[in-house]
Amino acid sequence: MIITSENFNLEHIAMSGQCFRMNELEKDRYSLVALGKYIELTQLTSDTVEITCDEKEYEEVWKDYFDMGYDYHKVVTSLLKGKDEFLKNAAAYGKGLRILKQDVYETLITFIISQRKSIPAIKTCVEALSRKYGQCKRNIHRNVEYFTFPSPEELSKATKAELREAGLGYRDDYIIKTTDAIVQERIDLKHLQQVSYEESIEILKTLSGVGIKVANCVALFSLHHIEAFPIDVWIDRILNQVYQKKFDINHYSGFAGIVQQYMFYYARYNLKQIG
DNA sequence: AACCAGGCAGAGG
DNA sequence: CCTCTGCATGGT
Repeated sequence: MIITSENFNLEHIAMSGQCFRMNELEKDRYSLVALGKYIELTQLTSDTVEITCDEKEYEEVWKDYFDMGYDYHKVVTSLLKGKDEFLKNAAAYGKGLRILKQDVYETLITFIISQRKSIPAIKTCVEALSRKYGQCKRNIHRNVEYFTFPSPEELSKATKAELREAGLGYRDDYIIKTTDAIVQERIDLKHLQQVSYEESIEILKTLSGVGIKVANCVALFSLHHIEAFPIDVWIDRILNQVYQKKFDINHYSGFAGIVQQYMFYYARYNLKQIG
C-alpha cells in the first residue's frame, strides 16, 4: 500500500517524541507497533510512503492513525510565509511531521513514564512493559513476532516490584493507581474521547502521575486536541530564551499543538546549546 | 563518570 | 495562587 503526501516524513515522526514504538530498521525503513498491530513503513521518496498492509487496513486503521485527513501543508506554508524566523526554521526542518492519533491508555501510560526520562529510556521501559504484559502476536505480511502494548486489565496484573524491574522507578505507584482508576471504572476512557479539550485536561489531571504537561500530551497525541500546547523543558527554554516569554499562542489558535511539535523537534535536535 | 531526561506530588509560603 | 524539594533509573 503506497501513500502519497508531501507532508509524511517517517524519520521526523519516529524521532518526534510523541510515539515510542516506531523504530528504524534501516535507512528510510521503520517498524511500528500500535493499536495492537504491526506494520513496516518505507520512505520511498520525499512524498511517498509504503506501508506493509492492504488497502482495507489502511483505510480502517492507519489513515486515521497518521491523521491523513488533516492539511499539514496549509500549516507549514503559513509558517514559512510568516515573519517568525524561529518558526520558519522549525517548520522547514520538521516538514513531514504529523500529529498521531494514538491509543489513549498507551499514550497515558507512556507519558506518565516520560517524566524525567530521556526518549531512549522511555522506549526501553515501554518495550519492557509490552514484553511482560502485552500479547505476543505475529504479523502475516512480514512474518514477524511482536508484543502489543498491554491493556489496562493486562497491566493491572503487574506488581509494584515487577514494575520496578521494568525500570519505572518511582513512577510505579502512578502506573498502578492510574490503571486501577481505569479498571475500576472511576474514569471512562471512551467518555474522555468525547469531551472538549478543556474538560479532558481536567479529567486527566485527576489521575495519579498526570500533571498539566502529561495531560496536554495525552490530549494532543491521542485525543487529537491539536489546540493543546504541552510545555516541557525544551518548549520552556524556547519560550524563555528565544521569545523572552512573549510568544503569543493565540496567534496559532486551533493548531498550536502542531506548532509546538515543530518547535520541540527543531530545538531538540538543532539547538542543544540553548540548554 | 557526572549529568540530565518531553514532571509530578506534597509541603510550605 | 505561588515556589521549592525529593524522586529512581537509564543513556550519553
